[in-house]
Amino acid sequence: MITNKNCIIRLSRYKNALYRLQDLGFVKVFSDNLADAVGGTASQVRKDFSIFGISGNKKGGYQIDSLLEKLNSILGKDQLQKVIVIGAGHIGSALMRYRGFEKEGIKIVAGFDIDPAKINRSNPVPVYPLEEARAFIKTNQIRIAILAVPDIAAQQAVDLICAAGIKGVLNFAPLGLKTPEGSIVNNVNLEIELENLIYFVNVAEKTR
Amino acid sequence: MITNKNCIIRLSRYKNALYRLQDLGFVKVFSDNLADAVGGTASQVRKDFSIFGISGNKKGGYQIDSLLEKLNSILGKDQLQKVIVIGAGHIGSALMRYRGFEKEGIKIVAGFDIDPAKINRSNPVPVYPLEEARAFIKTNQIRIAILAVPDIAAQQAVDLICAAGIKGVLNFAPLGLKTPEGSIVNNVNLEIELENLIYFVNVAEKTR
DNA sequence: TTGTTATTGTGAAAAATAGAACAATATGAT
DNA sequence: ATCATATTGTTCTATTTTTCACAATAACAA
Repeated sequence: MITNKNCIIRLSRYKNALYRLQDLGFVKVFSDNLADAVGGTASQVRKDFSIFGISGNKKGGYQIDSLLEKLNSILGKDQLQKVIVIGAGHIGSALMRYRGFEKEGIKIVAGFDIDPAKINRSNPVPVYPLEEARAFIKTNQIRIAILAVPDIAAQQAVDLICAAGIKGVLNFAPLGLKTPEGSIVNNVNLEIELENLIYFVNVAEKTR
Repeated sequence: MITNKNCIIRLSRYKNALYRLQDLGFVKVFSDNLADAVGGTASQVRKDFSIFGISGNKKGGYQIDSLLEKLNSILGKDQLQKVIVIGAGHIGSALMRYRGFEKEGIKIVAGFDIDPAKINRSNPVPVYPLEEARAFIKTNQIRIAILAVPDIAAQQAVDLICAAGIKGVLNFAPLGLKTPEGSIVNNVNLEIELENLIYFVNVAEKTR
């Protein structure tokens, strides 16, 4: 079983690069093309594919369309993924307005907030009171949630949604969350990403 | 020289956890407290510290305040970091309004967009035409930029800002960017993060 | 048909990262 | 003052991840 997050992220990158190549009219691709496109090595591309039993043609590379089919299937993109957003502040509402998810087969179906002023049941993506989240998750069998609430509210919110059936949380709150066995958290922390960038920029500057 | 991104990210997490502990009134901390707080192991905490020459007291743990000083210094948080945002769409403007960076010593000083309708020189974070970016970066010696433009515009925008002196880019566009030697890109790709989450949720579901 | 070449697929080697183990030692108890 | 204990710092070990290297082979040319 594959537990290597970076490997799966690379699969997503390959997939995205393949769509761009396809748009440019390409029909087949070689491992070194993909390596260039995502910034890796050709043997890593082949190794990644080999892990998932994806094979190409000796001297012929890979057919882009069938490769995309396989990657999409691995990545669960053969069915629409319904996602909810907890927290309708700046980040949460930007995410609800963001159109980029649609073309990836990801649909934000609702938002939830504790603040009555944020509720709006007739938005393109409706925003409901947080206390309705539990029922919504169960009724619609939602498995994935984006958490965009202030840090002080984050653990409580996660407890609530995981108890209701959420299995995966994309966490924007800047702190680690405890989840019950069987639920997964991926953290997106912009402050930390920036700090990281600053660190490596500083290091590069010093060692130059 | 440290090239381990995960290690630096852990330092940021330790730092954040330490502030929370400090707020709760704690004065000292042990490696296993920090491990719990960020979800790692105690020996990794100590190993991380040892890499940077941070030492505590046998049986006494670490003084939170001096530990924070050291981490903040390593992470470059002893000076205000000025950052610009390229692209004033949904994500870009949410970032400009986002208050969370301030308490981290990160200040978004300006935004830039190619669309005249987005320009607003009197915003709290002013938005200027993209063609003014070059001069702004040079004049204000900006080193870090957040890139939040449509993918089709991303490579061109990066070329522009790197030529003007940007050394680190936090890239929200969903594709890999080529940068000149000496500049660094960190990618934040929400679609990929969600895909990743979906993959691991699916795997967990299948193997259960 | 035969030979040449380009490219895959994979096993083995290397490098990077994480974890376990434990000696050293500061602290507090008696 | 001595002992017992808790915790660090670090070395050694294990695991994970990446890279290398090359045999296998499909495509193409002569």
